[in-house]
Amino acid sequence: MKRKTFTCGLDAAIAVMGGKWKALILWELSQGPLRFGELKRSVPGISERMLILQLREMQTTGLVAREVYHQVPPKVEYSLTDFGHSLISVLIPLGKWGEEHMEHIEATTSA
Amino acid sequence: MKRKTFTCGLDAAIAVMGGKWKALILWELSQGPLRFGELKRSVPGISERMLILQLREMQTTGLVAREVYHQVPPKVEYSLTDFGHSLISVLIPLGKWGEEHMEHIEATTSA
DNA sequence: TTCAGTACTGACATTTTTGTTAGTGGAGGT
DNA sequence: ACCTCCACTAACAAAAATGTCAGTACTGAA
Repeated sequence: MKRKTFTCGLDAAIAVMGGKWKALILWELSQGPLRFGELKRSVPGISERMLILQLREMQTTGLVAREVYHQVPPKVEYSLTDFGHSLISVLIPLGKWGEEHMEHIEATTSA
Repeated sequence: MKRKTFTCGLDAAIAVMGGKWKALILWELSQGPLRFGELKRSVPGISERMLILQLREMQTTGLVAREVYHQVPPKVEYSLTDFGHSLISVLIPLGKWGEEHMEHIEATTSA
């Protein structure tokens, strides 16, 4: 996440959705808006810190929208923007590919 | 690259093609087989070490095949396997998405 | 009155990834 | 004789990503 110029579109796409958590978060949000705590529970293993960092980055790239409801148990809802939806639509085939080959991938990636 | 279980297909796919270089290498190889030195020149900025590390990982996951020609300037050719081609076919839409939004991505990803 | 839940933030530590530099050994060019 | 290319490898260093833990201010429930 430190370049300004990309050598190809894949490069740019990965800059936006690469890393350990972003795709997972996008995936959850593609099912509908979620508040912070819900999102945390639906992405198993993520820490609050990581979740916020990733959400912040995705806000600045415009993939995710954040809406605050001024209530007294505070409520903040995250959702995909149109831009986010456009990304998810091309990520779905990749996700299917991963599912189809998951056994093989589990067996061959690292120890 | 240190898990055995994935929460979804995207997760698995990213385990296989995530990181700074793999997608770029896959992209180059999708145009046809290349030898080590050619690959190095066509992926600008990659170091020899990184190139080999990534190639090795992609060999063990079965995306890339390595063929050695026992000649006297040694010649080693890398190519995509069928598995690799199946991955590239779902990565192409992602690459197109990245191209279409590249300006926006360049403008919004980090300093 | 203590505890859980709300959505975070900051300091710090560790892990993972990436990069740098130097070196292998043989052959061909100048 | 010297340099380059070939495809690597090893030791080490730096940078980036991720994780851990504590704490914020408020409210309602036990």
